[in-house]
Amino acid sequence: MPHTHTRHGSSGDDLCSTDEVKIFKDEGDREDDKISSENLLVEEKSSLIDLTESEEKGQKIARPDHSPVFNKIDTHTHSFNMGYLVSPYSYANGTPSGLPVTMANKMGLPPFFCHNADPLTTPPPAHCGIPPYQLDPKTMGLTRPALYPFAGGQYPYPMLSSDMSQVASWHTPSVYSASSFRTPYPSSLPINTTLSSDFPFRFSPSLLPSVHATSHHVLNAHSAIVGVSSKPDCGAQDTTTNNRYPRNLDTKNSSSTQSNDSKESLNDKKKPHIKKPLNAFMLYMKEMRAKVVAECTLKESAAINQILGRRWHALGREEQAKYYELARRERQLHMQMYPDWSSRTNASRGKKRKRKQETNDGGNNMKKCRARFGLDQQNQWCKPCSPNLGVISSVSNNGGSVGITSSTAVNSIGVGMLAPIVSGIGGTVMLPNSSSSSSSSSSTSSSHTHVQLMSTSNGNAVASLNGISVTAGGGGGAASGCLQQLSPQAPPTYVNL
DNA sequence: CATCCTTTGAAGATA
DNA sequence: TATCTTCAAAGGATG
Repeated sequence: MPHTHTRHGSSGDDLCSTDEVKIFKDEGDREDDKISSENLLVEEKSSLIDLTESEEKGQKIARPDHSPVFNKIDTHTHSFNMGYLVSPYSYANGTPSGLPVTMANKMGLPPFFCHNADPLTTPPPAHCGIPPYQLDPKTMGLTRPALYPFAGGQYPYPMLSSDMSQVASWHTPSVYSASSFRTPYPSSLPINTTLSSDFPFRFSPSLLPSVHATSHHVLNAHSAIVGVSSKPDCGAQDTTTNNRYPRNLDTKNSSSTQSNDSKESLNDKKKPHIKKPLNAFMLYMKEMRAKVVAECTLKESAAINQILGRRWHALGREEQAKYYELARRERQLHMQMYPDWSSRTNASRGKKRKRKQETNDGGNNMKKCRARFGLDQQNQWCKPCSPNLGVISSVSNNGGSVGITSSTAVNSIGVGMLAPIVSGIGGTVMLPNSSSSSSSSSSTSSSHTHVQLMSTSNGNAVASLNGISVTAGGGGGAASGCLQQLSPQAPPTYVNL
């Protein structure tokens, strides 16, 4: 699509925004009970949602649970929580922008758009977990001017060499302060079912099934039913109820009563579009967008959404639980109102069929990243890297940080390709094999190399690649990968850590 | 005017 | 089963 190609192609700087490290927990590696992150780990979220989910299941709702945060990972809470090994969310240097002061200065960055500096002092999005994160370069105006401060093609990281001492020092614990980690969730989080009444609920109380007694305040908001206009949200809402899910829409009847295909197709066109229920994050965005917009000078939603993504990760567990609960109710209500509806219905509408996966043009976005390396959409980190990357040359453990470098890890501006950060030793770092570099379209995990991160009894860090281990002495600590593409021309690949 | 961008999560489709 | 894809919201930007 012209849009994407022109933007991505010309800029060439498909530097994925700083992404996150996905660490695969090593089952057998039952470290101590060091729960390292204050962030919402996957299992934490799982426990967070367990209550509401089980409730949902208990309601005979047969829909399979695909939620990555629901009941998926819940069994190894006491081994290490490898979700966010290092909190990407705290910046001890206090730089308002979340960038190191030096970098911010270098880049001529203001403390950023938000006067209260909140967005960038709050956590980066899940995929932007590594260091001095920034808003996505594209959103930041690599191809679009002005609105977003980062200069095109500039990688807002401190210059790195492959020298791990530098790398390690970059990721000093002071930057990713363990002390600032969120405390782990309690095993059972009380879900507050009495949600704030000013939350932008989308259901009218009158439309709520009686079983949802607690949903009496679920109201107001947006109709899930929209017309077929190009701007479905505008003017297509049920103005009488202002509900997203007006009950008077009987999709079953509307389709079954049609006697022939033409009528059906016509009916389909007239049939109001039933939107998907909003997920937790969407609900959060809906509530917080105005606030962020008011606080910031930004207007573009893409940038706002990046900020909201960070705030989302910065949310406390209770806060997130609130939105998960809301989302669960939305789904429940949606299912009750439109038992025959499925997301497939909307998917087949064709209208937004557009976003066909672009070719491997180095497009830079998380969806590609996830798609390519199978990152699911939970809080798993993925990172941009060079397609030529694949050789781990060293691992270091300096002052609590574990670092891994790659021999090929130097890009055109001399930045070390693989910057470390992985807190809590253990787990697996997955890197693309060097062989994958020649295959521009490698798409499966078969082309990956697993790097084991381990700790020894004396506190050393060990990275093991293809049976070859590299040990670094020192304390335990944090490390993670930050892979940067080899050159602006090289299509980035993404690494699942 | 249609689509992109950008985020996370949900869910269906596909391999 | 794992992975991939699309769509939810939002509104300025872009072709």
